[in-house]
Amino acid sequence: MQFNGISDSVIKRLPRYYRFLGELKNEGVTRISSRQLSEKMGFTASQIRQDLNCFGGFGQQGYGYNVELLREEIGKILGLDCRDSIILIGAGNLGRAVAQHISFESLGFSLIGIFDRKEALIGQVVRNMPIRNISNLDEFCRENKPTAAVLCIPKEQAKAIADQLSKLGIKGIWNFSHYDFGTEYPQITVENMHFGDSLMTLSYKLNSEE
Amino acid sequence: MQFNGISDSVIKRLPRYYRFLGELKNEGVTRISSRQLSEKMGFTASQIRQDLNCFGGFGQQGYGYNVELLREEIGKILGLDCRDSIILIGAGNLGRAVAQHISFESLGFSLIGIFDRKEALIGQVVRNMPIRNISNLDEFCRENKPTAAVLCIPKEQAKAIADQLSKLGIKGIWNFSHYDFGTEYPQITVENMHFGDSLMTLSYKLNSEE
DNA sequence: TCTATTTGTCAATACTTTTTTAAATTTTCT
DNA sequence: AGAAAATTTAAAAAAGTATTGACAAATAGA
Repeated sequence: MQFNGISDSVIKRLPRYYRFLGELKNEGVTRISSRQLSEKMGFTASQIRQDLNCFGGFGQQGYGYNVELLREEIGKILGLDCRDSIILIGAGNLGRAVAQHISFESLGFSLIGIFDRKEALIGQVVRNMPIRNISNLDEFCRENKPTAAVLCIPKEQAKAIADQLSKLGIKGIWNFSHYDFGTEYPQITVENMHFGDSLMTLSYKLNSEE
Repeated sequence: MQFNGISDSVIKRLPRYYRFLGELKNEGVTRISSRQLSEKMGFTASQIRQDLNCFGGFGQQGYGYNVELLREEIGKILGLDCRDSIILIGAGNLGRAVAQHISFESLGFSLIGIFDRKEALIGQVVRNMPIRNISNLDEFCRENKPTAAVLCIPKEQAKAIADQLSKLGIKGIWNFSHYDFGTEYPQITVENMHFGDSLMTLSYKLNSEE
C-alpha cells in the first residue's frame, strides 16, 4: 500500500525514528550515524538511510545526522507541528482514558470536544472539558470544524456516527471501535486501534510456538 | 518477518477474518465463497484462499466455506480456545480502562491479577479484583504462573518490570508503555500497542494529502 | 449427466529490503 | 596542511516477500 508515493512500511517506521531520536536527545546525544542508530533500533543502516532519503537528505557526509535537527524534520514530516483539531466520541471507560492519557498536543492534534449520548456522563469534566451531548455534535462541528475524530463507541453505533461525521467534513478517524471501515468514505483516512486484533495476535504467537 | 513459517502479514489478517466471520454468523449466513468474502472485506479472493491454505483446506470446491466451521478453525489457530492467564501491571487511567474494557476471555486469555505501586490505588476493586501491591508480584507469579502480562506503565519503569517478568518466566507482553523492546528478551513475545505511533501516522496522512 | 461454481495450488507480478557501487564531504590523525 | 578514515547521498542490482492471476480438479445443483 502506498500513500503519496511513500510506502506504508516507511510511514509506519517514522514514529519509531521520532521516538528514538527523542530519547537520544534527552540523553544529550547530539550526533549519530545511520550505523549507530541501526544498532539501537534493530533496523539495517541501509534501511534507515533509504527511509530518510524518501523525504530529503538530512545527514552530512562524514558526519552522520544531527539528532535534534533530524528529529525536528521527522516531526515536520509527521505533521506534529500542526494542531489539527480533534473531537472524541464516546466517553466510556476507554474514551475517558484516551482523553486523559494521550498527549494530543505533542502528537499533532488539539482535543477540542468530548461527546457521549449517556445522560449520566453529560456535563462531567474530563481534561478540563465538559462531556457534551452527542445531539449537539452537528452544531459543534459546524462551528468548530474539527479535522478528525476519535471513535470510542460500540460497533453498533459506529456506522451511524461515521455517516454523520462524513457529512460534517471530518477528514480522519482514529478508530477504537470494533467497526471495520471499508471503502465507504473515500475522503476519510482511518487509523485503526483494534485492541482485540492485537491481543489475538499475541495469543497466536504464544500458542503456536515451537 | 515470519513466525513459525507463517508470514506476519498473514497472522495480522487472521483476527480480521475471525471478526468478519463472527458478523456473518450473527447475520445467519451459513456459507460464503472467497469471492463474496473478498467483496465484504476488501481483500482479493485469491489472497483469502492463500491465507487460509497456510493452515489447511477449510473450504469445499464448488461450495465455498462454511461460515461457522471456518470461524471456529481460525479461532483455534489463534488459540482462542486456550485460557492463557495474564496479569496487568499499572492500574492508572489506561490500565483500569483496559482491565474493564477488554473481553480477555473471548480473546484467549484470563485476567488473574492487577498490580500497581501507588498506595492510593492498592485495594481498589477493578473487574472484581483488588489492585495488588507491585511488591507482591514475585510471590504472586510463583504461585499463579501467569503466561503473559499487560504493561500499562510509564516507559521509565518498563525496563525494570520487564526484567522482573522475564525472570519470572513470563512468555508474552502486551505492551502499552512507550518503551521499545529490542531483542533483550528472546524468549518473550512482545505485541505493541503504541497509541502515539498510531496517532502520528494519522497526523502524517492528514497533513500530507494531495 | 452436464454445467456453473469454487477451491487449492502454482506461476507471474509487484513490492520491499538489502547489498553494492561510486562520488562527495567531513572528521580525524600525523 | 595533507592523507586517511568515516559517512552520507544516490542509484542500481539483487534477494527476499507478498499479492495477484490463472487454471486444473472437485463439487454442487439442476
